Amino acid sequence: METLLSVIRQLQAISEPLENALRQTLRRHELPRRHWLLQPGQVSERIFFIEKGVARGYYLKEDREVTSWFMKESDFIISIVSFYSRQPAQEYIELLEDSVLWSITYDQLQRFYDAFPEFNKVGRLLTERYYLLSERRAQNLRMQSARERYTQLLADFPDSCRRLPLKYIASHLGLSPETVSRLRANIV
Amino acid sequence: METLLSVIRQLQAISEPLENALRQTLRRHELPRRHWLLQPGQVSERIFFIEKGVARGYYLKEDREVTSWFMKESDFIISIVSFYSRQPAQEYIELLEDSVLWSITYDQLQRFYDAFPEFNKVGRLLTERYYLLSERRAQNLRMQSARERYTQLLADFPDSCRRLPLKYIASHLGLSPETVSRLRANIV
DNA sequence: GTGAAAAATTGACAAATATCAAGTTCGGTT
DNA sequence: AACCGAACTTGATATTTGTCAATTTTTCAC
Repeated sequence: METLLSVIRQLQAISEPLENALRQTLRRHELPRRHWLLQPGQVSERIFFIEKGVARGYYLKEDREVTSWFMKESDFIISIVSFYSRQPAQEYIELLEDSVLWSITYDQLQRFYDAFPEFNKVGRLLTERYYLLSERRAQNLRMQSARERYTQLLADFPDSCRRLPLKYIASHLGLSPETVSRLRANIV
Repeated sequence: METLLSVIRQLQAISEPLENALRQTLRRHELPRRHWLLQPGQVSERIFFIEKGVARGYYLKEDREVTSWFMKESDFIISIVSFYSRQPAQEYIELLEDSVLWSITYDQLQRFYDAFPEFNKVGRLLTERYYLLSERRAQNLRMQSARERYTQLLADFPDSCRRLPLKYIASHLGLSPETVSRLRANIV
């Protein structure tokens, strides 16, 4: 909880009434590895904050899993499309480790936006931040070699990258598992 | 102007006062090919709507141009990072054809959000839409072969793709110009 | 229009990466 | 602790894509 509040405070000062409302509304989750926060067909109801753990978003393409992103401690987890559009998701969101999360529902979030106008700034800044991350991932795919992409991911996930299953890393980097294995062997 | 208003109306009904305010505020631009809407170091002041024309966003990496996106008629042009963060841009935005654009400044947009609360929905939906497009581009880079990526771009730009300079297409797809030239020759 | 410069094409070859197949290691369950 | 299946590694080979160079085509300024 305190971690989440401090992340929000870095974006926008939190008034006391807002802080109280947040403390009353946020729900804490302890969930095991392999738990799905979202599966295709479900409408994403909650946005999650990761206090502890790692998650990935992925979808199936021709029977293969393709990992769109990883998120780690102090990141937010959201299916942008489903959560905002209120439509059924096409993707999976899966916990890769036993995790502690905090969440708020879509309806609760809208009420926060109405009741605490300054909170809109938080929402907008976070959307922009994740939009930027998405753009950066795309640019990396465009311009960097396999080795550079792998090194970049190591930099983004210094502690947890080694724990991420290799085949998920591979599909995220747009590479075969064999190639990632060889990169890993050459870097050590 | 009417094209822009109809695009907005598809997202959210426009009240008469809002429509009047938009008509008074929006500025029309007729700009030549090769005009830069934004260059590194500048803070992006305006968001543009393309009534006629095509634009691209690109940046330099080790002396090479890398095209992040193309936008065409009925799209919006914005440097997400610079416009929202009010920080100097690192990218270029360039018109690829003689164009007709409509624009509004950052400050004007904020005043619209304040004065016409329903307009926030338009802003949020557009941000989400472009976020989605960005994600889709990234996924295409991850999962599709060179040929599939090229075919996808042809589908996204059915009329204008043939007019886009090949070397820009190549850097956007993460390919060499020679490869795109060969793909083009094989598809016809 | 004409010529110079830029862009696109084509071919030959090199490098990067994928695929397939065979082992090995690892993790989780009993 | 031992087993089973999944995950990972490694090697051999095939395919894709990049690089370099030469040529043709297009573009644009004069």
